[in-house]
Amino acid sequence: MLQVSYIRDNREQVLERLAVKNFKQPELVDEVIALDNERRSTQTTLDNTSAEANTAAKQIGELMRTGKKDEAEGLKAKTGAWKEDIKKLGEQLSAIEEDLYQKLVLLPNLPHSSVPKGLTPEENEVVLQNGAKPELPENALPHWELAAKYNLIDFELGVKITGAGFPVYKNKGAKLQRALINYFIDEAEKAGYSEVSVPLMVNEASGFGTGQLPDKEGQMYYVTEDKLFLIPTAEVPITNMYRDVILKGEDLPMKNCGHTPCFRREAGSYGAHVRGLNRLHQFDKIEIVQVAHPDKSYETLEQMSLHVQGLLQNLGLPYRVLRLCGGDMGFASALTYDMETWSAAQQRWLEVSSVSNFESFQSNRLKLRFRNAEGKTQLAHTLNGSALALPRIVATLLENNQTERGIKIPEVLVPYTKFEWID
RNA sequence: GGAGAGGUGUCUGAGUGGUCGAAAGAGCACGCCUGGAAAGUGUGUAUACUUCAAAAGGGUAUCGAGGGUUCGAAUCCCUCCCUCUCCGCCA
Repeated sequence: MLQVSYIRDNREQVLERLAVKNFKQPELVDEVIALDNERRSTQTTLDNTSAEANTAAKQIGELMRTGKKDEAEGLKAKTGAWKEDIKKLGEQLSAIEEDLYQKLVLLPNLPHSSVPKGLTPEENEVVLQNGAKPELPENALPHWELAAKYNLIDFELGVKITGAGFPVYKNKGAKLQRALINYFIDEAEKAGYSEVSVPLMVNEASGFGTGQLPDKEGQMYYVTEDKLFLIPTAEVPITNMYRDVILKGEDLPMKNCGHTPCFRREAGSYGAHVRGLNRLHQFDKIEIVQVAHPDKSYETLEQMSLHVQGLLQNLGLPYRVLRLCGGDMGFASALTYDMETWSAAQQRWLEVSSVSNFESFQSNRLKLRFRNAEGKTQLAHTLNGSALALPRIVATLLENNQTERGIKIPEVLVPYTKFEWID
């Protein structure tokens, strides 16, 4: 959520930035400013009326104590009008605030100045590409066939137990999962992230804090009985640890990592792009989250991007880094890098990580602040990224590393898998 | 799930209708004291909105959340949330 005071003071710039995101309702900006003016004048009137009423109430108390009952009664009679005004003004103020809020939450975050204009994923900017695309033999198989051949993943069994998009990992497939999780967590800890293990269900306030609510209800599984959402990403519980928190300036940056399953309804997905591990309702992911000083957050974003790239390099996966264009960015993000690995057997890039700086868009909702050098509270910046999501990593590892003999496990993973080959 | 107790500032904790944004203590910050430290001592120490060119200052709201009673609510009433204790159930 954008800060109203910022919109008020930077109207032109806000409009110009929103255009980069191809925002369709620029008129909302002026509506927000108008409502904010109304809000402030209403509040001033309400405050002044309340002040009068408070003064009178104190006087009545004083008069009662000194035995001047008649005067007290006289004053009491006057308070009726104030009371009515206060009630009316309070209701007006709430209505205006509600209206303002409803419009404010429709405004996406402003994109960073480096964000390219554009509407579609094709217009994302390729920042860099690293690692050679492997040459696979003629008879190379996509990962879903490899998974069947080596008895690693049973998609049918998952359908029986739950439904499509809930695979069962078996044997070395299950062990590979666990190895990747441990490897990613260890690497994150080496980079200074402290591990947390968090709830997989969150309440409404948390969904709101990170921006999944209101709006994206449809993408989360919901437990009606207890009004809880299954997390679509660990970003939600981890970032919400800092909801309603005022950090000390010297505490920044806060760095956390965590492994969780992620649950996504993925309503409307279909076809070859959801084949195998490409798109699942439940998958495992290691998330890295930072709460950073506003002056340092872009430096932090680069560090996080390099961390993710390091993982991909160590795993020997060819990858590229995209700077998302305005039209392809998330609602809450100011700048997003997507990392994609090259799936040789599918001949396509698969997104395996997304690293974003939300600036103060999330922290404004979260009321996540820190005390700055002047001792004043200031909104912190939040960032997060996948490091990494497992299924597509598994998919590319299986596909890119297939040989006559079997699937070669990358060296860095062998201490975790305790085997070198899937055969 | 049932019964009871309770939720007050960074923490402990007082406050059962007015003088309470809130005693006292601890912690923390700054100063004094000291050769240095401890002890002692003094001062300060919530958040948001708003007013003001800014600072200073002022106003309003907030004692788990929301509503109500009242001229006036931390205090009384209602609803919800949470914590603790006991019972029940259970990895």
